[in-house]
Amino acid sequence: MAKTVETIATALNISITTVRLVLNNKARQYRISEKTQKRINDYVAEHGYTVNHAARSLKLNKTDTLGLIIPRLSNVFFATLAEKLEIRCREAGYQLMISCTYSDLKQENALVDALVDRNVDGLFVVPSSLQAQNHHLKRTSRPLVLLDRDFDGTDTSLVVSDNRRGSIALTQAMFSAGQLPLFFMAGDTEQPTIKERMKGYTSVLEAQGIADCQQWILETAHNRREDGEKLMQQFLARHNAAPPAFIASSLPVLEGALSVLRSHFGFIPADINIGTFDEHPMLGFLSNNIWSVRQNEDAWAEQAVDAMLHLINGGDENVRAIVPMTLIHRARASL
Amino acid sequence: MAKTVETIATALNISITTVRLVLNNKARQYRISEKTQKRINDYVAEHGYTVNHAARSLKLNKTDTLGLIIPRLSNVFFATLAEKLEIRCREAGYQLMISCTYSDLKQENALVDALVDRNVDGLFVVPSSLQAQNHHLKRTSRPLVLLDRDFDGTDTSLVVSDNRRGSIALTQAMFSAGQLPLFFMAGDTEQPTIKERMKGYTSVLEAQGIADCQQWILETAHNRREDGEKLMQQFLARHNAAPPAFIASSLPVLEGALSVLRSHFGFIPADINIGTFDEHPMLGFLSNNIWSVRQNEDAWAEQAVDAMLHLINGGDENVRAIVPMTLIHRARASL
DNA sequence: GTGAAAGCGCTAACAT
DNA sequence: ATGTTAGCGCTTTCAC
Repeated sequence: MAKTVETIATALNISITTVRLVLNNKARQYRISEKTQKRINDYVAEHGYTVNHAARSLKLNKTDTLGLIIPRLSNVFFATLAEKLEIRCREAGYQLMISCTYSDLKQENALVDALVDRNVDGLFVVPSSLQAQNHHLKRTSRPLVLLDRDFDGTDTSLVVSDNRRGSIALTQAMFSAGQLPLFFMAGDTEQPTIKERMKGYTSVLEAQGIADCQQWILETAHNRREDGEKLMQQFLARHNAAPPAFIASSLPVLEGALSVLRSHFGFIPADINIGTFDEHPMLGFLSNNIWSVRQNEDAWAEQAVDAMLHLINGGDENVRAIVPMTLIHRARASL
Repeated sequence: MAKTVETIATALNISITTVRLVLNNKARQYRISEKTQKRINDYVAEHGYTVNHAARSLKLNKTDTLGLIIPRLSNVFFATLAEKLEIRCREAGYQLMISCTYSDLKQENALVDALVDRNVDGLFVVPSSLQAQNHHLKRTSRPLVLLDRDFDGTDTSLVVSDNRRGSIALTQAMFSAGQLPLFFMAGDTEQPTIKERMKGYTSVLEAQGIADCQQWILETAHNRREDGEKLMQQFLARHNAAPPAFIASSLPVLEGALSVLRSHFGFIPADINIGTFDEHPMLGFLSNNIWSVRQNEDAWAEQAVDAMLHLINGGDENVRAIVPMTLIHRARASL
C-alpha cells in the first residue's frame, strides 16, 4: 500500500536520489530545482509516502525502538512510570515496547533476550536481582538503563528514588506524631529499595534512642497483597490488638494489611497512624492520619531518557540519578 | 554481533539453504544428513544465532508486532487491560506497542498513523469518538480491534463490557439497600460506555416507579478527578448536605467526589451508600457500604486477541464481544 | 539432499 | 543538480 521511493522516482521519471533528497529536506542543500521539488511534493501530497521502517532498520541497524521491562503494569507506580517514559521516548522519536516480568526471573531474562533479538536501540529494565542484572548486561551490546533498584556491582546507568531520605522523612514525621511503637511491615527485604527504606527507618529510631527497634520490624518475602495480609495476621495473632502506628513498605503490602484489619475488626480503626511508600489518591479514602512518600515518576522518566539518549549518541559516562521523594500527609478526619 | 545464516553457511562451507532448513526444523522433511545437522547445531550452540527481524519484516511485510492505543496507563483499568493483552500477545508470538492518547483526538490519530507507518500487523484501539474511529479504519488496511467503546456505525471487531446489565445490577442492589435518593454522577455523557451505564440506571429506577429520576443525575463533560470534584461541589452548594447514596460513573469521578466530601466535612460520612464502576482493592479503605462493578480485563484480552488473530489469519467475520461485569459488595464497617 | 539467485525498500558512497 | 550502485539478512523459487 505504501509508496516506495522507487515508485515515485519512476512515476516521475527522476532518479531515486533526487526524490530522497527532497523527501529528506535536503533539497536546498543539494539545490534541487524548484520545479522538480514541486513535482515530487505534489506527487507525495496526492499519493502519500511513508518510509518503510523495516528496510530502514535493516540498512541502518537500528530500530528507533526502545524496550521497557518492569514487574507489572497493574502496579500504579510502574504504570505511571511507563506512561511518562513512553511520552518522552516518543518525543525523542522512539517507540517504547513495554513488557512485564511478573517478578519471574526466567521471564525477565527471556524478555531481555526477546527485545535484544528484536534489535531495540536500548533497554530500560527494573532488574529483579544482581544475577538478572548481569544477564542483561551480558546479553546486550546496546545501552542499558536500570531503574528502581540499585544492586550495585556494576557501573551501569541507573535511576532510583532517594529511598533512604524519603524513609527518614516519613519516620521522623510519624515519630513526632507520637504514637508508638511504630512498626514497619517490610515485604521482600532482599530488594535494595526496601533495604534502603528499612535503613532510613532504623536510623531515625536509633537516633531517637529506641534501643531495639528491630523488634518493631515485621518481615516477609515479597511485596504483594498476600504478604501484607500475612504480616498483619501474624501481628494480630501475637498482639491481639491493632498496631498504634505502622509503615508499609509498599502499597500492595498496605492493601493486604488493611484488608485484614477490616475483616478482623469489621472496620479499619481510625486511630492507627499509617505510613506507606508510594502515593495514591485513594489513600484519601481512609479516615486515618496517613503519610505517604511519593516517587517522582516524571523526574525518573526525564533522567532515564536523558541517560539513554546520551548513551545512544555515543556518550560513555554512565549516569547515577537519585530522585528525591516527597512526603505527603493527610490529617486524620476530624469529627 | 548476531550471526547471520550466511556467516554460518560459509564458516561451515555449506549452502545457505541447508543451514536454513535445519534452523527452521525442516531438516527431517528435506532429509538433511545427520552429520550436517550436527555440524550446524554445534555451531549454533557455540556461536548462537538469532534471526534478524528487520530483514524478515522487510521480506515478509509483517512485523510480528501489534499496537495498543489507550487513553492512559495511569488509569488502573487500562493498565490492567494492557497487561493482560501484552501477556496474550506475547504468547501468540507478537510484541505489543502501547501508546497513550491522553484523550486527545489529534494525538490519537497521530498515534494510529505512527503505528501504521511502523507496519504493525494489527491495532487495538480505544477510540475517543466515531470520528476518530473512522479515521483509524481509513488509515490502516491491517486488522483493527476496537475496545471499550461502541460508537456503532461500523462493523469493526469490538470488545466491550456489558455496561447496561452491570449498571442494572448495581442500581438494583443499591436501590434495595434503601437509601434514597440515589444520585448518579456522570462524567462524559457522550461516551457510549457512560451512556449505557446511565441507561441501566434509569431503567431500574423507572421500573421502580421513580417518576423523574433524571433529576438525580449530575452530569459533567469528562471522566477525570476534577470532574468528580466539580460535581460534588455543585451538589453540596445546592443541597448543603451529603447525598444519602450515589453512583460514580468511573473511579476518577469517585475519587474527586470523595475528596470534596472529605475536605468539606473533615471526613467521608460513613453512612453514604456508594456505588462505582470499576473495581479497586483500595475501595476497601472506605468505611461505607460500597458496591463496585468490576470489568473482566482477562476476558477482554482473551476475546480481543482471539479476534485479532482471526483477522490476521485471513478471517473476515468481525467479532462483537460483550463481556459480563461482576458486582462486588463491601458491607459497611460494623462498629 | 544441497545450491544459487532474486528481491523486499532503504541508505551511503560514488559518479557525472 | 541529478543518477547509479552495492548491500543490509532474510525468504522463496527453481535448479541440480
